Amino acid sequence: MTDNAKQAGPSAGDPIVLIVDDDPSMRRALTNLFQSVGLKVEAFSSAAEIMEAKPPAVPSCLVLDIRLPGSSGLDLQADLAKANIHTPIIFITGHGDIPMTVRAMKSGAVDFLTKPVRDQDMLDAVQAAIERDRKRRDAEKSISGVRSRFEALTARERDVLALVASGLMNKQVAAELGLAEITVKIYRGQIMRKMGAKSLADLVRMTDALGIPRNRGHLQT
Amino acid sequence: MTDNAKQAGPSAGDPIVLIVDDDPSMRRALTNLFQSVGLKVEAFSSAAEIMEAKPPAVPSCLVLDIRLPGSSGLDLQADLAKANIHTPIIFITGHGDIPMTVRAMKSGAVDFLTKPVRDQDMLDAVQAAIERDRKRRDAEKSISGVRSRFEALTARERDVLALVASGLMNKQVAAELGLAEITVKIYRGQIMRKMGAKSLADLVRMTDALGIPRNRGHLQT
DNA sequence: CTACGGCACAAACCTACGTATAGCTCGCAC
DNA sequence: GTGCGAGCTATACGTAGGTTTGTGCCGTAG
Repeated sequence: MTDNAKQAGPSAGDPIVLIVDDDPSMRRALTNLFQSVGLKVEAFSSAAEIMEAKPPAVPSCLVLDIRLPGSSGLDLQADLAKANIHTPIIFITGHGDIPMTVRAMKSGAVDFLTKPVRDQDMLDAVQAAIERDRKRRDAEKSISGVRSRFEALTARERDVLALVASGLMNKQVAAELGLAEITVKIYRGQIMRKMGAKSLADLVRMTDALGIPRNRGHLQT
Repeated sequence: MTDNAKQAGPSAGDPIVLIVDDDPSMRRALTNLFQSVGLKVEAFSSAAEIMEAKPPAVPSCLVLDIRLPGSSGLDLQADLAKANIHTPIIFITGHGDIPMTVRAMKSGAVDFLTKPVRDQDMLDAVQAAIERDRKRRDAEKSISGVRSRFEALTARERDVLALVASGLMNKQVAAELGLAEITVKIYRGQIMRKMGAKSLADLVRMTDALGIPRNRGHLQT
């Protein structure tokens, strides 16, 4: 442990709260609230503004007024989803209705708070949202290495991988692909090395995490 | 195909909609609506009433007025969750508010409709809910067989299974458990037979589906 | 043209896996 | 006590998995 920066100020790995609200006093109030519990904050006044900013690289969440100049909060939510940005969203609203709430929640919002928002409710929601994002990022990171190694495989190696991970024996893989068994063995060894799998069990779990389809070997009832 | 009952009336495998509403006219209207599209229906007038009925064995969903005599719809939702009944729930409400909606959706409700409910909205929601329940049941069924076979393993077989599925070689499993390698081999064979696994890949997927913890062999970044 | 990488195969060799047959102890139910 | 199943091991044998070394073809980038 050479690292003793434990109670230090904001640094690179800290979570951040992104606020989007067109009301300056609201932005200020929320900013103060989050900073009072040691959270980093970045505030925007419109949907367009935040779409131009680069997605945060740390656990984060969005606090979003549902009524925004130009596009609504729901539109922004949809745009972010389309852009493959999955930062958890907390909506706040002064005059929202139930269909709007349902739509937001169905689209994955973590919470939907009504004005006036109680500070503690907001902090709880942000806490839960950031925790969710942290988990999502952890999961994402743990397969990104696997994915990049998979991309480095040649076409033939991928063919072999799919069948091996399906549970076929080398000779069966060979028959399926019209190869000699020895060739499959050699590819198989290369796959294990390139993927960094220390066992077949590893390899199977990697392929499942990558969503590679199986040709055989289903779980039967 | 000895089965030609294709366009016949309601039978055992058909989905069913469960209605809970204290208003008889509402029950009647919903019942008619669902029956008009060929869905089976069962109506209840209170939460207590449906809790006494046995959970349906076919894909189903609940249509629930949020305001019920005695306990509210949200309480019923919580009670069902506690009883490990995961039938999807669609709420209807005449005078719900947003916090109530959020709570219901966070607890897993599929939809939350406001009166007056448009027929098409209700049918769409029920359709989606039943589809979700069907998928959940399919997934449940596909692992229930695996689980019961796992229960049939002896204690030692389970020990071996955990380590084998972690990717350890027979000799390593043996060392870990203080056994001879040959013993592990024999257990391993018995495990494959008892679990109905045709390959190690099968076995690995079964253990993952069962949530059996791994002792070694993590995916590295 | 040459070098390189992907693809494919072979012989030889070693390790790991898996089964059959057989035998042992222990605890428990009848 | 007898029988039974779980647990454990051994010898022996056959199959599957995996590496090394070496060969050759093909297409393409330099």
